[in-house]
Amino acid sequence: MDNIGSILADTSRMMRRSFDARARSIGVTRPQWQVLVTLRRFEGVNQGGLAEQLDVEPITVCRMVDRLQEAELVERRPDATDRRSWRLYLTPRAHQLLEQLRPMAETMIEEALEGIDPQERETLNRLLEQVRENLARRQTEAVAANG
Amino acid sequence: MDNIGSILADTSRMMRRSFDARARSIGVTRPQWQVLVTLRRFEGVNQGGLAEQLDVEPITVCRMVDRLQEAELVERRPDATDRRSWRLYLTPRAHQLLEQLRPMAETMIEEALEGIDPQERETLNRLLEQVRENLARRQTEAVAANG
DNA sequence: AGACTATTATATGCATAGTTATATATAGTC
DNA sequence: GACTATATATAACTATGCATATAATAGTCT
Repeated sequence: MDNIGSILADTSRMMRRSFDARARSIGVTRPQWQVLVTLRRFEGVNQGGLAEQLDVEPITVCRMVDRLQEAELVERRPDATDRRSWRLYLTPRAHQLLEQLRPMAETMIEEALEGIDPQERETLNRLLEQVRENLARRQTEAVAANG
Repeated sequence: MDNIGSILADTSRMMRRSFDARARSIGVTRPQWQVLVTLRRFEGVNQGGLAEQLDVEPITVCRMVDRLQEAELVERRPDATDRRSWRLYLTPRAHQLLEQLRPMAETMIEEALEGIDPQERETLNRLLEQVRENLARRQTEAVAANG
């Protein structure tokens, strides 16, 4: 009955909800969690680079970091060679939080995929990647054409 | 490389982006578009009922309707039997907008699914629905346990 | 080399959309 | 008639976007 667009949107929203609830129980928001996870992989990155990794606008990262800095989860250090730029680092408290969050994510993914066998998971993965690439290609073309 | 959670989130976000851009070209936002589409199916519903359909909080609908009313796309009419309640209706302008938006959605979905044959689309649909139901069940259980 | 221009990194302002907590008015019930 | 439940709204917050400002860097051209 529902088209794939709706189902994809629904499913994704419900997964976000699930992450929201668990993140909140630890005292962060889901987007903050996402920032911390990404920063663990790219510690020392600047705000623009982090924005690119997260696929959001730099201004969004700017204000997220404002709040995360306030919460003593992220530290802004000056860049030695570029005085415009901040380099971002996790605090010890952030590392500790991530230790609690990691198993939650794994549990949640596993619950979401309950009853789907490994081969089907592979198929789901492949099809979603195909859709993602279709959209990415179109987006790139649109940008090339208009801006 | 990426796990299903990330791919699902990415794909969904890119689809939202695609809808965002097209909605904006018509002069509404994507969430407003979603409200209009849902209202077309349930004209006369009250704000709480619309919130349930959209899976957002009633307060979110309240303010969306404020803006849509301001834009003369949605009309609030008093409920004859309950003075607390508003019944929501689309204006002629909204119907006209929806006529423009409908083919955009179809085109976009088709572009997103390019290169995926009908049988695979069916599979994708089924697997996403399964994930959605897994999450919905867990959410229901959590609500039953905690609140 | 110095000045002008273009680009880049971050931030401010304003808007939409979503949340929780709470208030207000009306309906329903015992 | 008092109490409870429901429908909407207000307040304060996070997250996101666009447009734009500010500061610093990079590039260019005489």
